[in-house]
Amino acid sequence: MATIKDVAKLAGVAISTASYALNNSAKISAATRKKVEEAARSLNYQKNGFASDLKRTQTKTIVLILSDLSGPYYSELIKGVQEVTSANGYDLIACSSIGGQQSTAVKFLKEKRADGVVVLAHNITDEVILDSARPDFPIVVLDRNLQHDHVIQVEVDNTEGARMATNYLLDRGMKEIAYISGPNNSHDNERRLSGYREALEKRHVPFSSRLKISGDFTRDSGYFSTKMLIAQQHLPEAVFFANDEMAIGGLQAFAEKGIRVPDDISVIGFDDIQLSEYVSPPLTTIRQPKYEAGALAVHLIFQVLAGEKVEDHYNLSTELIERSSVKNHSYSR
Amino acid sequence: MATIKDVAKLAGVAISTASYALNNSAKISAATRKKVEEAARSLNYQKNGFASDLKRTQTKTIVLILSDLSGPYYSELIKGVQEVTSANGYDLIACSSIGGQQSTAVKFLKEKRADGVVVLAHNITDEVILDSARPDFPIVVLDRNLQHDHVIQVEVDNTEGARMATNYLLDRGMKEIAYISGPNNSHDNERRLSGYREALEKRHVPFSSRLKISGDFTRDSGYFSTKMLIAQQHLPEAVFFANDEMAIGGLQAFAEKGIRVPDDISVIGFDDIQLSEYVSPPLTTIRQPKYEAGALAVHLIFQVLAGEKVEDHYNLSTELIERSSVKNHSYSR
DNA sequence: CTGTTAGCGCCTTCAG
DNA sequence: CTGAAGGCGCTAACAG
Repeated sequence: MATIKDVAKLAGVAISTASYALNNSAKISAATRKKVEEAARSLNYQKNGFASDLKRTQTKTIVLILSDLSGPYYSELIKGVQEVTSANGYDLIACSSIGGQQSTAVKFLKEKRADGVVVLAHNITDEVILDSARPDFPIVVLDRNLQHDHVIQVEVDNTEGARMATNYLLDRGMKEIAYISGPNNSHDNERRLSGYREALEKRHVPFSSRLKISGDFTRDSGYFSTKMLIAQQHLPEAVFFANDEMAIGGLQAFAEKGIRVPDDISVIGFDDIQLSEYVSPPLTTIRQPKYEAGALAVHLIFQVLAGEKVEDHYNLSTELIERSSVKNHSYSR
Repeated sequence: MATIKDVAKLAGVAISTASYALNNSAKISAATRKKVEEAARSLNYQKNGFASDLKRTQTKTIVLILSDLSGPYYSELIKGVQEVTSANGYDLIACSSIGGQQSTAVKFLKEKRADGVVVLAHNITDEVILDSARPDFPIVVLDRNLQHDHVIQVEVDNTEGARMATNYLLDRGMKEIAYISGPNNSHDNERRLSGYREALEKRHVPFSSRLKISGDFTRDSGYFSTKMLIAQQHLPEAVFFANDEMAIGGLQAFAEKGIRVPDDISVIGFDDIQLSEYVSPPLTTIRQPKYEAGALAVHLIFQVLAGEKVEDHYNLSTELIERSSVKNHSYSR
């Protein structure tokens, strides 16, 4: 690998001159620049990115941490992140947090290999984030509640969304509503559960722990939870799945048992993933403003990078998407 | 940010001692090591990744270049890449090639910011790849044909897949088969088209350019191409979409016009993306061994990193997935 | 406009 | 086992 030294030597100039020329500094004559450029080309010179990062102390990149690169992303969210990042002339790289403390993600966080990071990976511990947060290193978390001076929290209003979902069912006369939950350690799940319980309570419908079944946000867990539900003697009138993936698994379980949705039972999901529109029946669900969340996250990073003050908590609201998985027998109201 | 120097000073040892201690070198006494570790902790020391990369010249990371981080990936492929990478103790990062020559992707390629790279991004030019290829920098391309000593090509057998698709239709007595193509500059598309033409030719079915409509692999283009097809007076018996995304767009166009699939027209896709199973009707398509392709790609990278010799071209075969979008009126054969 | 020079933070011989 | 010193490749004052 040729270094800038070689280029300078070949071009017959000083190293700094070569560096300036290669970095399009204004203070180099066209002739010298050309000479340097030719030397560089002929040596097939490529600068060593690490060396220049080391000097610059600025990477011009922001990293997005995902729990699984191949996972069912919120691709809209990523798009938001991506667009805002590149609109600001920054690079975006994504890395996965698989592997716990040894993961690439943790390395990026701890070693500050980027100018800012957005986290959407439940398997990154709060501790790592807290450890890494520093005044000049903005971290925005999209998936948890974290109080710290230098971490910013962007959250969609899960509680309100769950309340909407539950009320929608309640409004249609259903009272027995099962809740298939996400993993217990999930902040999102916890908020959704409390939205569900609040809505029930407000209408004086008792919460029954028999109707709360634990899943883990995967399609399979939705499938098996639903099987369990079916195995109980008595089917509820509706089921609220804490996310769409599980709802889709649930739909499959119902289909296999010949239970018709929404005629025999209503189902509602949460997230509005792409698939939801295509399953049968199309899933009624709560949409999260995913693009907005991603875009806002990066926006905030740039604001703090620019030395501006920002809030440490943002709340985005959800929307109910009405499709065909909920039976409509609301006659009056 | 505390540096190793600060740690050494606080621990009352030399810098090198601190470095050794922190890197678990054998030649440090337990007592000293403990002292150093404590100093590091109390200073909240984090090593500067760039500086150490600069020295080490090895990054222990491989990068996956995607045309669009939020795009409809082949998540199976990514999973293959991810698993093999982490099984080898390497980090994986993904970056997008949006932005052409200024993209993060190009930077990674040219500046050798990783030990190896796998490319799945049609918008990266061959030239950039060729420029970056070096004996010690394995690049494997999954989406193009590229002859170069230091780039490895893994490819699924698009031609054979397209041939299978076409024959499947032909076998069912259909002769008028439209082909909705991908972008002209796509290598995959080109191979699929030629598989289609070969199959036709072999059965002495004339190729009609009227039946070849240009799309660009997006759902929208499938939708609009199909509209164009419908607008022509006479509907063919079947249409072969060069990928599933377009087929799904096509299905929608047919549905809007009240044209029933497969009763009025048969459709077949290519890729077998996740959605294909869920659309209505479920799409018959050609599955690519995506996980295998991704896993193989990274495998090969590690082989060359280990100094082993590898082929420069690998071909993976496809499989026909029979679902319900093709009418079955094959009586005999 | 160009060359000299001093580090960026870390790792690693090489002597003690 | 430890300390001093050199250097990875590049950038950015600072002088000419």
